[in-house]
Amino acid sequence: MSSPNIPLTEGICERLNASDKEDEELWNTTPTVQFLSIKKVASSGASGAPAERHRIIMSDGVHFVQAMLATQLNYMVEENLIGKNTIAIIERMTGNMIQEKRLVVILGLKVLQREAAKIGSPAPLNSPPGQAQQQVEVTTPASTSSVPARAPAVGQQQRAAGGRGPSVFPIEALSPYQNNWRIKARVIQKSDIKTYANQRGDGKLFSVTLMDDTGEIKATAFNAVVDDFYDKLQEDKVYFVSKARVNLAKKKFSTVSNEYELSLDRNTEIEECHETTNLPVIRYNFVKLSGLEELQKDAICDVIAVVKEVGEVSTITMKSNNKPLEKRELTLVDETGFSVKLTLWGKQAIQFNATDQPIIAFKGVKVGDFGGRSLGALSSSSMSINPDTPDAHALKGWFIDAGAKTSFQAHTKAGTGAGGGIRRDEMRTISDVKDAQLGMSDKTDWFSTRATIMHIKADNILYPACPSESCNKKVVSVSEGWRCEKCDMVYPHPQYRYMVSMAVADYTGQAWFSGFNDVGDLIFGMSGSELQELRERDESKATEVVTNAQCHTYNFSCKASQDSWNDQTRVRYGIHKIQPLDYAVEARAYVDLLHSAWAQ
DNA sequence: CCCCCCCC
Repeated sequence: MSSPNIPLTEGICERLNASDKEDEELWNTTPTVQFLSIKKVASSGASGAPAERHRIIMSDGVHFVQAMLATQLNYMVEENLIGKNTIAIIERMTGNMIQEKRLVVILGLKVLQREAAKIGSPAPLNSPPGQAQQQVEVTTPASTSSVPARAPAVGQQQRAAGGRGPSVFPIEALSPYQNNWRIKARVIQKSDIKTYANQRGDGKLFSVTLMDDTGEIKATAFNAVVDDFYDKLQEDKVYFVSKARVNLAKKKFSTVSNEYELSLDRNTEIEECHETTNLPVIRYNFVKLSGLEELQKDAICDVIAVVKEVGEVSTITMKSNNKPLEKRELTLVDETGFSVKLTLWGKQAIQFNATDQPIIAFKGVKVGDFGGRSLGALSSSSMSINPDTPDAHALKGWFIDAGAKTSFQAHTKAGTGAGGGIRRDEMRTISDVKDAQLGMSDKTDWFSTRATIMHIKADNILYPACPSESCNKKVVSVSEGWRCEKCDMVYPHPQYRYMVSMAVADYTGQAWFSGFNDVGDLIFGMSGSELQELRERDESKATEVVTNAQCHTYNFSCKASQDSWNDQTRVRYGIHKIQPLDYAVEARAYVDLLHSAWAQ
């Protein structure tokens, strides 16, 4: 039992309980607390997919209060990074008054201890005496400081509706069941005006992404409303927005993380916010350039990097409609030593004019796989040049000190090169590989598959190879030792290397794969020379090693190519890379699949 | 009410 010596922040629950929205000093503290429970909260009966929210009871060892986890931290619950009795520093939080109740939202946290013993006997605040001890595990009673995730009470008058009162509504709490709200949000992205023509008629539209400290939401205006608001709404400015319709978002078409989106109509009121404090700041969740290979193709991510090179604008012809489209490629680098190309399209390409290697932060760019890994801006991506943030200054410092002189590594092609993972998006079943006739054309096809080794051809898995660096040619036994034709040398001993032929199967079929030395090293757990030595010393032990390598499942990256032998043409599947399964990664991939647009 | 995000 690890009894923690981490002190919780004394009195923080009492302070939160008594706080008001304007208590900036309080909202800027970073208290250490213990989570007594984390509970999933269903949204209030929406007809569509409910927003998943988590309510956390947090304790300072004496009292507890209730808080909501901002949805961008949901992954911490999903990946089990936090749970009951976790001790954490709340790095960022905010409080809002909704319907006269206080809503504490946790925006950022750092885990100090995932599992700890419960500290003290925390009691609720303002609750009838005598109940304190039992209530820790259950939903906090209504008499405490908190409110449900989605404040209900349609028809109940909202104080915020009129003047510039303290009660600005958090974006996270918007729902169709809410009227009389008013948000204070920054426009982090504004689209061009788009015109369309379809069976339902024609029209025009534009959209913005609005953001506050609790979340983001997309807002769209159509037709006449475009004229009302297109010029008024400007990127990076902050506005009060009210009286827009809240609709269920069509998640398939949106990268904005919200269950809902706004439709701006003729009744919508938008007023620029001229306040100078307490303004929402754009939030990023940066991925290092080295980390891009961990992401799937088509994933949306945020990056911060140095613009090493700016390409010229060029024009491509779209395949779909033969129309021309401008593009510009930026070469981004960061302190991980990786570089990646990012493509801007259309107006974004033409208007880009930053020179002299600025720092650039992108929110919501799409991961591609051209040349290993690439990035593409979407119309919904936002970009900030030389942002005044610690991240940006650190990166600038690094670039001036060392980065400018560094040579950078590009992401190499799928599955190739050092550290390259096996790409999930190209995973195929064995019957699919055969049905698609991979390798049956003149070119080489690449694929990845997850399969189990059913059988290994035990004969000829080893050959005596030239021991000189990266020669690997077969050597022949001569009277003085082992002769390599290529190197024209005779060596006292060969280095034994693997050449393995194996039958693999998945739930759809089976195939023969062949692999070289690195494959043998991995599946047998010893080098070729070690296995050869074992074979000479104890033949049955060596056989056992081979037998034990069977019935294990791996992720394979393979090349399928044609091979002619004895006048017969057949397809050979060469193992390019083999990886033991990481069950956490596999499980997460399935979770992602379930959450993907494909599964909805 | 759009829903494309493109090319090598």
